[in-house]
Amino acid sequence: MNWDNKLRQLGYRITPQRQLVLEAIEELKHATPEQILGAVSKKMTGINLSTIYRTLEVLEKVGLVSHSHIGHGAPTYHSLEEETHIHLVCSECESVQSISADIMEYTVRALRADRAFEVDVSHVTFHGLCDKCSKK
Amino acid sequence: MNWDNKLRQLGYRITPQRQLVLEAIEELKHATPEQILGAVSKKMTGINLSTIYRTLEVLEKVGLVSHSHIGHGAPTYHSLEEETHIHLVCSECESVQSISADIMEYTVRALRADRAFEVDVSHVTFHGLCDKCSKK
DNA sequence: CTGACTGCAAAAGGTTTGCAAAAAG
DNA sequence: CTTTTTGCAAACCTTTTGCAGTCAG
Repeated sequence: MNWDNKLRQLGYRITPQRQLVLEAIEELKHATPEQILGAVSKKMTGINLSTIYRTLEVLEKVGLVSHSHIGHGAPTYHSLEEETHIHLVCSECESVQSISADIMEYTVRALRADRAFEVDVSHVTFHGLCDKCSKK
Repeated sequence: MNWDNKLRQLGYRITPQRQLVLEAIEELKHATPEQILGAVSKKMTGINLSTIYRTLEVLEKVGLVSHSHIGHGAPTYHSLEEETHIHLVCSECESVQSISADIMEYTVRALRADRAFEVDVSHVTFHGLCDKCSKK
């Protein structure tokens, strides 16, 4: 299903703001609300940060985007149209890398079997030490 | 090694505030900075929220506590002296459950082998749907 | 038309910082 | 005695909210 129908299906309306936010997320790959505002502002004047927040909430509810907490600060949003991946954040150097969600397969199955818990894999972020920082 | 030596070893000093914050975390199991302030205030008057924050930073640096982002709001801190566990947070009903970190074993090994990335397991939180909410 | 959506401004968290006084080693 | 740590107040950053006007359907 295309993006606008996902919105309509739940009674939401199609607006230029929503379209532009979605495009910005797809273009930026990983973006904070502030960065999205920056990107959207280039194509439309007068858009407000609170609109970004409200839009992200809606887009997340209809399953078009997801967010993860990469740093201590603002969360970053990414499109769900791409292959599901998880984030590896280094606590030392703050670097971020992505890896296929396949690595989570066993864990996901175990949680489903043991607790009937359905993990939202697109939301997963692992913190730890990257290769360079763990050598030290 | 006991808690005070972990601090001294890195050149930090032992203060009543630090001891009380540590005790509060061990007692509360999972607590936000605000909740820790509440607990410590019962035993010592005049303690300030900013002291809690600074103390948590130090305790985390010396490896006595760790935090995870359970909700959208404040992070929750827990002691590292207890058995390592991970958190399962339901996006629907906000419930939180703990489960042994054993479930992560395969993933941890794979990340180590593939990327030389050393996951901080005590920091992991999975979001998703709990058994009750996924039935609906 | 009507209800959903937006911009604006203000409020509400949550966290950090500068500074002088107090306490640890 | 020296250096770290603390309390206090103010600043800061991110997110939420109320409201009136605007726009999508």
